[in-house]
Amino acid sequence: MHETPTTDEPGWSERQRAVLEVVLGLLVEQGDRLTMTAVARRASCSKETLYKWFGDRDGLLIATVQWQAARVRVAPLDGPDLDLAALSERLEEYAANWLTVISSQTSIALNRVAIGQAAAAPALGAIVLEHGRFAMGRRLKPVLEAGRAAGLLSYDDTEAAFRSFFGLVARDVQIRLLLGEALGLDEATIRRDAAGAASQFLTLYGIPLQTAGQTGS
Amino acid sequence: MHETPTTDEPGWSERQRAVLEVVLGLLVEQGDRLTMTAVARRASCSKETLYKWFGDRDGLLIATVQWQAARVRVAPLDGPDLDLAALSERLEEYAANWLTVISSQTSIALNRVAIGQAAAAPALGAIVLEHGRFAMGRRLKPVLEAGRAAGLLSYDDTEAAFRSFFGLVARDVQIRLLLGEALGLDEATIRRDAAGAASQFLTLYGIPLQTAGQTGS
DNA sequence: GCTGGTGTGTACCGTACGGTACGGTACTAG
DNA sequence: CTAGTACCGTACCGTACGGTACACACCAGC
Repeated sequence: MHETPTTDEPGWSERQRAVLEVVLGLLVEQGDRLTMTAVARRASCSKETLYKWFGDRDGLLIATVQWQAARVRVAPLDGPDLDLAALSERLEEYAANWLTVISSQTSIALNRVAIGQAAAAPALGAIVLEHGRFAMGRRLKPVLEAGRAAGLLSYDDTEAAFRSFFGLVARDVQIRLLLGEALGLDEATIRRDAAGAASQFLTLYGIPLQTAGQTGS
Repeated sequence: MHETPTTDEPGWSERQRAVLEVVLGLLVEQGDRLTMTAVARRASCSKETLYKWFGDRDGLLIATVQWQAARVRVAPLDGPDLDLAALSERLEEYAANWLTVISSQTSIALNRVAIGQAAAAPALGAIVLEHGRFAMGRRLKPVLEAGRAAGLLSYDDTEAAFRSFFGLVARDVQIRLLLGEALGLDEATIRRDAAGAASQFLTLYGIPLQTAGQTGS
């Protein structure tokens, strides 16, 4: 609905990044009810500057989402190790990382605002999807394919295998968090759930030499 | 934030139900940007009547969610059949039913508005959660426990087993739909995905006589 | 000093929307 | 016929918010 010519630019200035940080904090605190006035006040800048930099309110939100997405680069983690233990370890690490991300306050806030506006302004949702679920797929697939190449995994469709992994990891966690349930996910729970998900995934897609592990509680 | 004394009342009049139907339609069309004026206009009633019946805007939304939740009662489906084929069939049916529900326009719209308001007004989210994910758990758990009692399933924690089933069925479908992706789920795809999820669940939690089915693509 | 550019703070405008008030209409009861 | 009730349609009020305009401060470069 606007030019927002600077939105594609990945490099924001120091001051601008500070503003985006403020937006993120406000988003976490108040959801999508943040106002331009509130942003300007807390960031100690003028509304006129906000509009000059980001075009309009949508541009500001999009810039915030993109900037946040750009800085949560997790470790690349794709390597040619072909040990079953190493594969299992990688999967568990990915699972734990993903659970940590989706249970973070910033992820919850960003997903909420993107979903809330998905009907009217799908741009935000597309960006969140791209830097969330699809980015995770792109990062995990090489691991799965390496596992298959090493004879540790057996499947036809990498995408389908990834989606199963996704389901085993996320289960009902994200939807419950987004809907406002306060299920406290501490480090130990995440670690345990991640291990369970990795184990289950190997049960489903691993080559059946001897069964790796049975379902944890 | 309001009394809304009539909200708990499960029985709405014919006219009131027509109004709720209008709200639902507007929610599907416009997301949470529906206005009381728009509701009144399309429902051919006065705003004053809306406020008289439902208290305020939140009351109207809550009434809509509750009314919609109350009428999507799926078949009970809990019976003492203990055949493996019957159990598998039940699981598949549940999975297909669930996928159909979460991919429906009404479910997407309702979840979106509940999530969008979850930060400010958690009531809606709690209701959606209660009549969605938790209702599904209550309906499926007897089936799982019957399967375990019949020696067809093996697990310790029914809740954990259900959450795995939930993950295998839903995977990334719901979050992608909520974020605005238009992944067309036709009847055949749902049926196939449901069968795959049921098969995978049995692989994970079934008694290992002979392996039931391998992962479909 | 002067000038231009960048940014702050604030006043302001237009509008959209939640909520209320009020007049008018149809129907029922007595 | 009158009174009461329930509702429709609409005008209205207050406010919140997106977006703009303007006055002032600071800081170059010259």
